[in-house]
Amino acid sequence: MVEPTSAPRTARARARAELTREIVDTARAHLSSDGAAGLSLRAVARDLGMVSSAVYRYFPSRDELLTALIIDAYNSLGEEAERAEQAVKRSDLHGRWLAIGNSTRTWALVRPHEWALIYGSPVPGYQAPQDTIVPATRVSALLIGILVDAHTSGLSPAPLPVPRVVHTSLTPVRQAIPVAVPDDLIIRGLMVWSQLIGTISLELNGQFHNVLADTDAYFETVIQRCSIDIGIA
Amino acid sequence: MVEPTSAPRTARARARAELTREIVDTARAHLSSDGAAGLSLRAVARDLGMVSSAVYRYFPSRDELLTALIIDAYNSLGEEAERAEQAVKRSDLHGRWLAIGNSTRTWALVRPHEWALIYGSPVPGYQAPQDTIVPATRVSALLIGILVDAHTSGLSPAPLPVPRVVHTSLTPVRQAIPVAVPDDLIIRGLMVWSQLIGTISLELNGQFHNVLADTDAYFETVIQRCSIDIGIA
DNA sequence: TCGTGTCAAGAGCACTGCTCTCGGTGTTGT
DNA sequence: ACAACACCGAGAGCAGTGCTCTTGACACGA
Repeated sequence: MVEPTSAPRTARARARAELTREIVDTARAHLSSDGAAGLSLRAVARDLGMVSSAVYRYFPSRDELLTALIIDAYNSLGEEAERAEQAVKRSDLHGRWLAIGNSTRTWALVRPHEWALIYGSPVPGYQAPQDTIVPATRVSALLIGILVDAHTSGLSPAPLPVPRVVHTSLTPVRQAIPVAVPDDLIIRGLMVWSQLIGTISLELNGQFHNVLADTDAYFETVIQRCSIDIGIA
Repeated sequence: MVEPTSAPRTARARARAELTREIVDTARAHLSSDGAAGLSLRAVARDLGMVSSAVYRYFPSRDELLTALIIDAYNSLGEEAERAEQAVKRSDLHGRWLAIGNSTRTWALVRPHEWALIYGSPVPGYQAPQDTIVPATRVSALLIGILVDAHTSGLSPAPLPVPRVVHTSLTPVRQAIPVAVPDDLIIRGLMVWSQLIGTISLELNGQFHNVLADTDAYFETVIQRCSIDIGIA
């Protein structure tokens, strides 16, 4: 999809790379205002002063353009969370988790449509290609880092028993964790991650209407309690 | 939207009610197979052997038809959860919660597109009308019932402190709770509810790929641990 | 300089939501 | 019983969509 971009030599290649960028940029602008369903390839072409069929020279289909936007969104969120988390002292596990949670929510509130693109219901008939799975793990990788540090520091909470079937079910995610970590801590991490994504999605989807008056305060409490759950309060 | 349906007198009214039902039914069938974005008013009309403009006699716009489907979905899920919950002994709070969680997930797995319609990212430009808010609360009402019973039975866990801002933020949801319940318990209920919706959504959106091998087992553990959180384990 | 490959443009297909008009028909008040 | 009214289905039409194909122009490398 996206080439390593080894300094485009020819003028043609240079123009191509530039135009590809412009298409993605204006597509993202349209996405931000109208949402994924309203993203029209023709409208993007119109904004760029070219004809719709010309866009197909750069993206073979609308889904491919959407894929580029999905990867962009994952990377944008990942960078934001990484930046916030790295600004906190490494030993402050609690602060690192708060940084992840708050930066993720802030990112989502600013770009609700891009959030919906990556954590919302998938577009029907759209199958996420392999290119997306690496950028998709950047935020969870930060959380895993905290869990590992918590475990090696001996901060982990008293582990609850984990059934055998669940233990074997954790095989895939265990490959993403560098060191051996108790099943219970992985479960807690997954639940905290679900809590984070779920709470943000519910807020964005308006499910807290007539429920919460101040979602800022509620979210703050939620991530505080999440840090208790993973033993880094 | 939907009239009280006081036994349609005239043949025309009878035919209208019947056709309205047929339109919603085939629309739901299309929704189940193609998703909300693929729901075409013309295709529905074609299936019913009528012309597209005729459908507009019954639903003034595609969004109105979607609203009918949303209300239907909320009610369908609500009935399912209520049925499962009422099959459990009232004193078995743990079992009642498990019934809610499991029936909700089962419902969602069978009807992923209808789940996306109510708990997924909202369709851009679509504003949920008032008619949807009552059916939308049926599942949460069950959870509130359990929380109230747990509180009056003195089963509640040791409450964590709740900041003053969060207390005032809970004003709207407190109106949906018949008796006075500690802030802490409300927070726990909201978090458990978010955990439930979030976990199901993540599973449906394929976010557990390369993470969990057996989502059944994981979900079972999640709702078990949720019941610990609200003190009914 | 000359072939090759790339490009933008345009026409066109099949589809969508939605509007409007036109007859036909059921319902209802007189 | 009859006329006035309200409703209904059909059809044409508008503006928009994703996508395909062809055409002619341009740039690139040999």
